[in-house]
Amino acid sequence: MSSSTEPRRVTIHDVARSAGVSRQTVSRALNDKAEIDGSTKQRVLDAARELGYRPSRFARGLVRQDTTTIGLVVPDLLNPFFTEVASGALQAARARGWHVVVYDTADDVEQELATLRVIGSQVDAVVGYFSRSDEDLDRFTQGIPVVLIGREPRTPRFSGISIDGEDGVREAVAHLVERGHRRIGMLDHDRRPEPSIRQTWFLRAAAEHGLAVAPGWITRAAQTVDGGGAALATLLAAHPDVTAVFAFNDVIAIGALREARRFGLRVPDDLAVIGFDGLALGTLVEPELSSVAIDTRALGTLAVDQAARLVTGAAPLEPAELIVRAALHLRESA
Amino acid sequence: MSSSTEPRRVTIHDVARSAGVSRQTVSRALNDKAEIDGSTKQRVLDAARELGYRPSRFARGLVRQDTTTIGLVVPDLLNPFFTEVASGALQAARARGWHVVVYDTADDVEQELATLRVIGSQVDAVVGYFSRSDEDLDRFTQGIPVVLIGREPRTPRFSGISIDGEDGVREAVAHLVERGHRRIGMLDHDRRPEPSIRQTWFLRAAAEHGLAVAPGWITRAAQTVDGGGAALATLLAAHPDVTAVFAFNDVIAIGALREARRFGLRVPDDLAVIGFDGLALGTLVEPELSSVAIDTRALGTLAVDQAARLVTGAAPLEPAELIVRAALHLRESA
DNA sequence: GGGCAATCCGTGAACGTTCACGGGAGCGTT
DNA sequence: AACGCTCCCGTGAACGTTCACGGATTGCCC
Repeated sequence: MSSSTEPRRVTIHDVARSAGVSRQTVSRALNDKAEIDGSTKQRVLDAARELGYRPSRFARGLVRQDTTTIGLVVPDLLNPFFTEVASGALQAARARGWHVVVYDTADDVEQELATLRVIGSQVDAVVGYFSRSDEDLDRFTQGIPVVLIGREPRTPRFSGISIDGEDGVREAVAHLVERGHRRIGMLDHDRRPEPSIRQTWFLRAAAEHGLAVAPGWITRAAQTVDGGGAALATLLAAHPDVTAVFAFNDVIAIGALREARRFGLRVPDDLAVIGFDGLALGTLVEPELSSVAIDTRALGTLAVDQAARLVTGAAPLEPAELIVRAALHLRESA
Repeated sequence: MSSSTEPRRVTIHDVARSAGVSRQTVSRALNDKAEIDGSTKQRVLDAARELGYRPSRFARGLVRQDTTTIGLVVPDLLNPFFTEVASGALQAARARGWHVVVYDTADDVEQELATLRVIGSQVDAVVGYFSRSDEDLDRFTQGIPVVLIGREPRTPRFSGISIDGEDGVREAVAHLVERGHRRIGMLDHDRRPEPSIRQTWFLRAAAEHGLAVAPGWITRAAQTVDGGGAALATLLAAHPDVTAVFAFNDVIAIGALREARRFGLRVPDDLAVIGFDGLALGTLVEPELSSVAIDTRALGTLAVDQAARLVTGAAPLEPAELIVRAALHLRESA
């Protein structure tokens, strides 16, 4: 009502003046410190409330350097995989009393870039998923610690939490072979032109079993449920004799499951499906999804753990400790 | 190697000295400002990189008050409902260039309390879910704007985004009645001793159709898939003649779906199921879940919108604008 | 009544950055 | 030669809080 110009922030000085004490006494009252009389403390608290005072986190952070904040970058929080990773990261951060500011880049290069531009000046370390090159990341992140998840950094500038699913995929293929499957297709992702490492593991395991995998049996899928369904439709249209599919991840696999149902195929009798990731979501679908499972939340916690070491200057985790291994979780779909 | 005591932060002063310029020139170089020669700019940038300098976000935030940060508090990020809300909140914040600090209280009163204690001094506004009383919230949040989601605040101190599902529930009951159902049970939540507002809507709608709902037809369920399954098992064990159930939310409903399948019941023929929330997850299960759907992401965006108005001092949204309405989304399960 | 804790409170300094302002060097114009 | 303009660059101040220190008052004991 009164001030028509600038609202001007209520500072600790205003509270002090209003309560008839000094800044320091106000600080003491607000931070539950000793060396203050009970009655004056109450008087200060009342004055603070009266004036609507709230301390500036910047001024406070400037003088006492205790609060640390990390940035978590995910391409799509609605994707249950990233949700689980985020959940793990939040838990690990909470255990340290750290704060986590989350950025959802919506799978968009521009938004990722925009995030990178601001994140360097907002947090003490960055953790998450990036599509840009190591050089670009280095350019924008202003030298703060960065931990890449699910990706091997090519420069020592960064740490990375990587996934070793080779044994798990081998288990999966072995299981399918044991059940008599000879024509196994794969639904790979479609993000990058080159085949995924998971496809490499798949082909390697197939070769070990003397299985031929025709190029046409491998289809690319967008990383959504619909994408998985569409990819399976494409695959089956061209190669109806395929009896089993291994999917790049569970989201794609679940799409395949749904598509198979719409096709009138019975899973696992007519078509066996195995996913990757081991999402909790896999137990909700019908039939329950078999999957080469990793501890998704561990991806988040490990990343934060490593970030913590880099921030505090402690000895970083060894490369061998930064690997999350996969194992086959057999359920109904295969 | 060299410093064994305190690492002491590299400041803008160090860079200035190393580059042989003043602080201000360093600041100009780093912030892409004018009034600086190209060669000196490069020299400063090199020096900064050499020394591993990175600006203090606190010092910077202190002097230019541009960055705003809000806190988002959810009970469980792994619950897809809260994931969707969070996703909406992140999007709305990004649209404003705001940062979002996410806190997962793990459905625990102690962790919620711990979050409340620190959040007031970390963010400019708070948005999310809380189980504590308005008085407690007021005590801890230091007078900063707070927007409660899915809950009507009892004091004008807070804003709230509320859900009006009465019409939607009425639609759902009408649909069930039309399909010949006369004995409809409900799986309510078990968080609070009193019946949920959704139960009230349900009973009201049932009464409008002249339907009697025996007290035993209403069972409480933990807000997990397993909880929903267990609740349905309890309900059917006591009242096998119930032919349809309305669930407090989709997560519980999906648990019921799964339990029904294990029971050998066919949905919707033997048992019709209708959930609440309209989660994307509902389209992945078999059969697809019918639900009294709300725009879950709008809950998050609306909350952030309102927080933005409260922070900037703009006119807050009217109570009527803070309501998200529900509508029946019919799919396979009913 | 002097000394001595104990208790409470206030003053300068510091945290690290940006803003507002002023000033010097170089060049061209009158 | 004086003036003005452009292009760079530097200096004090300010942002709002806490820390380290010192001082004042009170009460108690010998």
